[in-house]
Amino acid sequence: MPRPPSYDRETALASAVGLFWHKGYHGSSMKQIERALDMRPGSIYATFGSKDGLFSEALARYAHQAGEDLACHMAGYHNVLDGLQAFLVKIARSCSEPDSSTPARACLIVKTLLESSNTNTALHQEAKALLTAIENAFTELLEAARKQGELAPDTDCQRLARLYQSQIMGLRSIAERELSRTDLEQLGQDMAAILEPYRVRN
Amino acid sequence: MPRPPSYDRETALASAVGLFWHKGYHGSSMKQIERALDMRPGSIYATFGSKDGLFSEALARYAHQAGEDLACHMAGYHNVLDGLQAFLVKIARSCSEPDSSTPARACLIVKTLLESSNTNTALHQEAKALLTAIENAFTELLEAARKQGELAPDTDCQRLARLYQSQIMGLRSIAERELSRTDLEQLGQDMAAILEPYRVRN
DNA sequence: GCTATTTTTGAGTGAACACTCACGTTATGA
DNA sequence: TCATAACGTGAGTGTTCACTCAAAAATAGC
Repeated sequence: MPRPPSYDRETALASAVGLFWHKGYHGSSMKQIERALDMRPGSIYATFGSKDGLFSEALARYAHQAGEDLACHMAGYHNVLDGLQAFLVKIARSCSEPDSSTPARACLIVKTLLESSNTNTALHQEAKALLTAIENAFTELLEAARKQGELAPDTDCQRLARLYQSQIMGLRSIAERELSRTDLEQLGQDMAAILEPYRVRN
Repeated sequence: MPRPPSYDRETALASAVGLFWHKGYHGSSMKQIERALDMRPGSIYATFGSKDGLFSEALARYAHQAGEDLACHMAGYHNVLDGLQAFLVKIARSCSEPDSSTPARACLIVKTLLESSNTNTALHQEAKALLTAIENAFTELLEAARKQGELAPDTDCQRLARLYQSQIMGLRSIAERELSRTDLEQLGQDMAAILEPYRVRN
């Protein structure tokens, strides 16, 4: 007997990711959110509780998508280090010019981390946790690489994972300077080269 | 015959840098600014024109200070690459725990760059310009290193400067994850090691 | 002390903020 | 077909936002 919802939660969340990624947390007003989700305030609050709640779910969705993108990319590589190097170059290319599916060059989680520190503890903690999870994903990949003999047996994989993650953070942040496609791609290659000394040659 | 101003513009700007660095642009309300500068709204607007104007001047002051810090640090090193490597480790140490003189781990210019993209064009352009100037400072340092024989004659110094700048951006951004002092210092060392392959050994 | 000039003050401005809720709408089970 | 229960709506809530301006206060030359 109940009336079924006319809005698809996932579709709405995808739109929210797009807006928040483009404009950031403070830069996205409820008016803009209403327009982006094509929902009236009552429906938004009934579905997501608050602007913070919506942002939180959008951020989680974004991170989940990022994890899937990484897994999907790495599936195409038998050699882990090759895959990680190519991933940096791919990121450099993808954030050369933002489009509708990539509304900003910088990472939404990093934008949130910097914007929420000392102003919104809950959001800051969430961003921290998501980045830790991503670091762990990199650590696992690198440990697999170590087991496959791509890395020296005594390699500190978590430490290397942090170095790798900070490369992505730096790459996508500096991309907001709107460097040329060439400059950004060269930077991606230079970052990929950082992994080279860690590689075990045979 | 005129009444002299009772507020020191430089002192006020220094306080503004502190607040904006800590809380960001959107995170700092005029009420908080009034408290931080110990000035009433009328005086603030008479002196700086607008919140944007104040932020703009604070950002410029921050960048100027950063430039002086870099010059001061490099003065202690005859070898440029040694100095740049030590600078990364010094940054890693300084942003382990923020204090009153360092109210945030991440760089204010980067925070501004990410926060203002697609919301405040003027601020975004200013942040971009300041980062470009810093990149140029690094480029000049590296060109000096090349002339001194520390780098290969065919080294693309601007390209290396961008790699170096993105290291600092990544280091100070990932520091907002509140990693341990040890982890952050190790990361600083790993980033310093990135310069090693570029060094000409003799 | 008086005047001229500038600065400081803070209550007050309209606009934008996140958010609410009474009511109209819609689909389903009986 | 009607009753029911969830859903959608948008004008309206109080609050906070950046900002203004008329009046008070304060100095320096005369």
